[in-house]
Amino acid sequence: MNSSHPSEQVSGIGIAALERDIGVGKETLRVWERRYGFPQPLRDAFGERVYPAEQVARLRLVKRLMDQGGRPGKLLAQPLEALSAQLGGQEEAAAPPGESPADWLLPLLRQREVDRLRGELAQRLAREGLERFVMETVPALNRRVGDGWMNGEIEIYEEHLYTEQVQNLLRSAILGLGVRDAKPRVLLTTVKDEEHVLGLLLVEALLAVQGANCVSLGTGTPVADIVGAARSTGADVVALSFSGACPWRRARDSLIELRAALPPRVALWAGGAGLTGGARKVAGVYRIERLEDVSTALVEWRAATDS
Amino acid sequence: MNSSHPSEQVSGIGIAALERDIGVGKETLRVWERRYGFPQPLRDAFGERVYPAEQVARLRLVKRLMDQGGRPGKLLAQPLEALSAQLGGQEEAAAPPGESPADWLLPLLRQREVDRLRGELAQRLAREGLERFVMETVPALNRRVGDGWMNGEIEIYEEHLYTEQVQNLLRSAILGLGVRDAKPRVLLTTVKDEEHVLGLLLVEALLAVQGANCVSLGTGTPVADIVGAARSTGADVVALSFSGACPWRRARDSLIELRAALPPRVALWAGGAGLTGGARKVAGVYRIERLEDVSTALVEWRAATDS
DNA sequence: TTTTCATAATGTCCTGGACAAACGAATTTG
DNA sequence: CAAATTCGTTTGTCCAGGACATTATGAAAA
Repeated sequence: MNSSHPSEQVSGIGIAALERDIGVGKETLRVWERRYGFPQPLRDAFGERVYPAEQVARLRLVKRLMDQGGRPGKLLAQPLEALSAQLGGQEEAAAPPGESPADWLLPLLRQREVDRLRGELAQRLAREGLERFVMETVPALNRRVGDGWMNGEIEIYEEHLYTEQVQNLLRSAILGLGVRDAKPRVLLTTVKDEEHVLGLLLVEALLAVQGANCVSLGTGTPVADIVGAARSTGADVVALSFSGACPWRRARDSLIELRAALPPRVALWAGGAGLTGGARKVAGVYRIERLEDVSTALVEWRAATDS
Repeated sequence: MNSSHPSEQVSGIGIAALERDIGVGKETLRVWERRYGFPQPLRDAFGERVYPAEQVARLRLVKRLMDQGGRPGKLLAQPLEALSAQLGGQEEAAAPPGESPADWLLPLLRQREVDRLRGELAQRLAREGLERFVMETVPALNRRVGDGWMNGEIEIYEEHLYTEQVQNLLRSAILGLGVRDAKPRVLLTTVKDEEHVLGLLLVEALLAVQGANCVSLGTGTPVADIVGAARSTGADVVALSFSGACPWRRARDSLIELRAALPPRVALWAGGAGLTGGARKVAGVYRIERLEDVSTALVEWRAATDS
C-alpha cells in the first residue's frame, strides 16, 4: 500500500489513495472493475490493486463528467480522448477560448518563482481589497490551478505551494480585521476526510469582512465534534464546506445527521463544489451556491433574528 | 442506512453514520465485531447493522482511550463504567499537582472564550516577540493542550480551535517578516499522512526570523514530490517535521529514501516528536532535537558554505 | 404536459478469509 | 547499561463475489 514498499516494481497508487484523490469509495471502485471492466488496475506482489497514473487521469475525467450528470455505465466505457472531448466541448461553452485573467499564475508556479508569486498575490490583495480578492481573484486562480493540474501542466507540489501562499495571505488578512463581538457567531469547518481548506478560508474572509464573529475549527472535524463545538462556542450558525472530491452522498448524509443533532435555533449553511449540480438540497440547510450567497445568507439571518 | 428509513423499528444509527461519528472505518468496525464480540449491533429488517446509542457511547470512549495509546483488544472487552473510570483516573496521574505556566489556556478553551483566547495569544506574541513566543510559549501551550486532551480535560474540537488560532498568528507573523532573497533557501514540509502543521510553522518562523528564505509546501507531501519540489525551487535545504503520531519506522524509511533521492548538495534536516527518544539518526540527515537547534543548523550551514 | 409506474442502473452492505503493517517484548550489540 | 534489532502478536486493510436498497430512465396513463 505504501509507495515506499521495498519490492516496489509497479508504479501507481493504492485504492485508499485513489479514494482520497477522486472521491469515489473503495467499494464502488471494485464494483466498477467487476461490472464495467474499468478501471483495470495492476496488482503488486501481494495481489493488491495498483492504479497507474493513466487510469487515475481517466477516472478523474469520469468523475468530473459524472458530477455534471453523466452516468458511470456510459462514461467508464469511453477512452480518455472521448472523455476529454466531452469535457472540452462543455468547457469552451463555459469558458471562452480567450486567455484567462489568471494566466500569469502558472508560469510563476512552474519557474521556481516563489518569491514573485508571493509578491504578486500580496499586491493584488492590496490593490483589490479583501472582498474583491476573495470573490473574484482567488476563485479564478483556483480554477486555473485545478485545470493546470488536470492537464498535467503543474505538479502536485506546485498546487501545495499555491495553496500555502494563498492561505498565508487570507489568514493574515482575516486576523488583521480584528474581532468584533457581533452577531452572528459562525462556526466554520469541514467534515472528516475533507481536507480542502481554501474554500473555508474564503467564506471566513467574507463573513469577517461583514462583521460576523467567525470561529474556525479547520478541516476534518467528525460530525459529533461539530455538534459539541457548536454548543460549546455558542454558535448561531454552523457553516460547512464540501470540496469536489467529497461524494455527494456523504455530504448529504453528514448534513442530514448534523441538522438532526443541532438545536433548531442554530442555522446550518453548506456550500462548495461537492454540492453543486442537481437539485441537491437538504431540508433545514441553507445552500450557498456561490460566494455571493454568503452575504445574502448573512443579511437574511440578521433580518430573521431582528424580529 | 439512513436513519429516516421507512420501516424503522429499531432505534440507532447505521454503520456509515457510525464511521462518520467516531472516525473508525466500516471494515474495522466489522472486524471488531467478528474478533472481540463488541460492538454487537442490532439488525434492521434487511439484515443491516444498527448501532444503539448505548453502544455508540461506549465506542466513543474506546476511541478516545485508543487515541491515547490504548489497545482495542483490551478496551473493547471492558464495560462502559470501566472505560469511564480510566478516562477520569488518568487525569490525576498524568498532570502533577504543580501548576504549569500555561494553565491560563485551558479555561479559555473550555469556556467558549474564543475571542479572549485570540486576544491573549496575540498579546503575548506582541509582548515577547516572535522568537521567544515560538521558542518558549507555543511549545508550553502545545504540551498543555496535549496533556489536557489525554486527560479528557478538553475535547478534540478544542484542540482544533487552539491549533487554528496559533496557526493564524504564526502565518501572519511570518508573512509580516517579508522575504529576503537570502541563503539558504529552505523547503519545509511533512511527509504524506502527516498532517500536524504547528511544528512546521514554528520552524518556519525561526528560520524566517534569521533571514532564511523559506518555502513551505504545507503538510502531507509524498516523498517523490518533495524531491521534485526541491529541484524545482532550487532548495539548499529540505526540512521535515515528524509529529509524535508518526511511527519511527515510517519516519526513518522516508528519510532514507529522501536522502538517496536528493542531490548531495541539498542538506536534509529533520525534527519533531516523532524522532525523539533514542539516538535515532539516519546517515546524511541533520537531526533537530530541540527548537534551539534550528539556529545552530543555520549557522553551521552558512559556515560550511562560506568556505 | 404532467404524473405514475415498471425496469434497469448503480451504490452500499454483507460474510469470511488473508496478510502486511504496527506494536511490544525479548535479545543482541556497542 | 543503553541503543538497536529481531521476533511473535495484535490490528487494520484488502480481497472476492453475492445480495439488495435506492435512484434514474423511459414508457404509459391521466
